[in-house]
Amino acid sequence: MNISDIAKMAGVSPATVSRVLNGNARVKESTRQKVEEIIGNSNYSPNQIARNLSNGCNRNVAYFAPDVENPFFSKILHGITGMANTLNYNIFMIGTDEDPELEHRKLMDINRSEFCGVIITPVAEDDAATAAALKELSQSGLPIVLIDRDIQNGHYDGVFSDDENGAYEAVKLLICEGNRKIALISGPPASRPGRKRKEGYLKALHEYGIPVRDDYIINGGFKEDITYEAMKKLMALDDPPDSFFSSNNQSAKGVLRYLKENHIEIGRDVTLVTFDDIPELVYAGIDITVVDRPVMEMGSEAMRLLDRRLQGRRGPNPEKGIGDDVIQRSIVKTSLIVRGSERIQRRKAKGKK
Amino acid sequence: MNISDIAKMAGVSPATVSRVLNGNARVKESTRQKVEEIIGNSNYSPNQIARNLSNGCNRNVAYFAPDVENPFFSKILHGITGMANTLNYNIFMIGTDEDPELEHRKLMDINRSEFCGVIITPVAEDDAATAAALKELSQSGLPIVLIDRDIQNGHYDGVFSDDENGAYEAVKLLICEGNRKIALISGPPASRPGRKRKEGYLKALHEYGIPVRDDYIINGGFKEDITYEAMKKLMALDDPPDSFFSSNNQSAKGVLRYLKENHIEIGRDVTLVTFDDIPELVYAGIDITVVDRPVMEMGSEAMRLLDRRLQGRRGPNPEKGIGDDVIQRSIVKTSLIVRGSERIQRRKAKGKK
DNA sequence: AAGAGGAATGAAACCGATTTCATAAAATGA
DNA sequence: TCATTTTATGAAATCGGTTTCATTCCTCTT
Repeated sequence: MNISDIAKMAGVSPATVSRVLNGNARVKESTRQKVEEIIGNSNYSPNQIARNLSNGCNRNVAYFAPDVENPFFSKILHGITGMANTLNYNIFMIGTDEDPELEHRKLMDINRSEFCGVIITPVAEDDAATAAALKELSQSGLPIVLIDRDIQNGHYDGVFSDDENGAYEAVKLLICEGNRKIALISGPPASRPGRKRKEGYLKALHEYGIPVRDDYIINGGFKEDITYEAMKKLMALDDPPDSFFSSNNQSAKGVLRYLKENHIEIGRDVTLVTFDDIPELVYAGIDITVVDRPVMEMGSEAMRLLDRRLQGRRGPNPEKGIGDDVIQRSIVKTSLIVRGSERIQRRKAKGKK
Repeated sequence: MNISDIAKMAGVSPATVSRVLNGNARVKESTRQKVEEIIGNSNYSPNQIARNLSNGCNRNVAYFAPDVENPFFSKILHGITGMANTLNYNIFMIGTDEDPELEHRKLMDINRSEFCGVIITPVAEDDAATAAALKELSQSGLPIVLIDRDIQNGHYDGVFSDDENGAYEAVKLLICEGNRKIALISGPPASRPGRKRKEGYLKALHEYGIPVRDDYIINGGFKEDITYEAMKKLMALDDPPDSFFSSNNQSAKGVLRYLKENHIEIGRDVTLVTFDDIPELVYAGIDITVVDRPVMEMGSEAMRLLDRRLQGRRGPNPEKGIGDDVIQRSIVKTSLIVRGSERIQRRKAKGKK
């Protein structure tokens, strides 16, 4: 069942049916009704592939996420698909499993004809292959939108969070609560969030005149297991820290596991604040003070940016689109959810240390 | 840059270029090399849309998930995308937000021309609209693969888990540990997992001659907040239960939150076993005995089933495909991860921690 | 050397839409 | 009423591939 079948049944030409389908052209009211009736009675639906070919465009967006199972990216995905739903895009999901090589390969597979845009959280900020692939896609006319992580020398639209300030506020809170021996479980240095959060940590220390100890700064790689190992090193120091700022949710899990296994108690022995909320812990009765951000919103905003960019491309549409001479960067604000893990409960604790 | 450009540059016809691109046809070695060289030097890549149109097929699969943020579905998604990657399919993600109406609408949007198959965990098993939409898609030739939840009167391929036995083993364990007042936080009755898990619970009680108390069976709807409210009712009974079997991970969160807020301690006051693991709780030092299953595997298996079905469609290919006279149903086994929450620690009660 | 058979290739139809352009029909104006 | 403009519609080109079918070109027999 195709457009000519309908045309025949309605006694008109395919062109006329096409015009009816697309609503815009000028068709006599009586003809329109006849055609619409025929279509209504049939189970015809236009072949989207043929349309895409003819129009030279589509509404398919590829979304690259490094870790499909990380709740952070689930929320992003939720935001993206929600907005895609209202803006009428299709989201194709590509999990890169934190593997730069896989990411690069899948990026090379992206076919301009099949997709109209790419939303990506790159595995690594400094991966030359990925950077080159993105550049090529971009130059061929495919808009790119970054989420959370940046790309070196790439000037793409993107949605980020106010990482530095978020970290700064968190560490400031730790300081204000009297903590001095504050360790930083940092993220990968070659990633925007890793770098910025470290800067926030440093800024807070400087502001309060607390000397920075290099041995208190250790890379947790945004990973649970790496952080777990990092914790071992930290706690083996002659003068170990008693307060921790963890750079993301996975790191926090590593910290928690280490503390748990070594019977170190938050609020009694140490304090902890982390970037990114871990809602499950609340059910577990573990109240961790966290730097939260509107993650789902980051996803929907990315989709919105992409849409604006595409609107701009489809033709100069000053109201809706945006020109290629402007780069869109949205920064979402972080907020501190204070739950008490930043404070040592000296009075209530019976065994003090 | 299209196939005719390449053809011109190589001094051959588009047909020949096409044959080279598709590898299969008989082309003289020297011609093949010439064409391949030209293509290699250009940045040409075939228009996938045009190919799809011409071939009348594509490799796009739509995946419908009711709750994008639920770790269970994240794992499924991970499994699907992983296998899609190796089998060369694109996964188009649709979140239905547990909304039957949205689900139905998006199903109606699925265009036979744009997709070659659907993988879905339907919101409700007994939703007439969704059932009708699936039937229509299926009859129009689109293969459907169900995951975890079933559809009434729909005979589709699917991947499920051994829900009844999983629940049975869990409740049996509770019984063996001496628990007698065992409550069931059930799932929606109109869902296969909800139903089967309840059957497992009943089977265990019957087997051990424990009378079934209707007031101990309450619907948590596979949701955290509903379960939380359900817990209030349960604990308000004259003779409240002291042992809980929760039907899924979200329910377990509801139970945990209630217990936490009311200072009821697992292992001291009550026992708890749940369907589906919640890895985060381990980091929190909460050790819950759970019915686990290879969730990621369920996703990849669904993708595999779909592929086999499509292979069968593309032509009778006895080795790889499967005929339409066979329905494929894969049941993954559950396994009990025993962590101690099923046992009241009478002796050690005060001694430890 | 001629005919047969097979391999290599191109012309053209096709997939199912959209869109331009030309034309027929209707509406308008003088 | 006739010329002019406007509106409605269809024929045909197009998007970028694949595939059938016919043709040409070899190679091999006899």
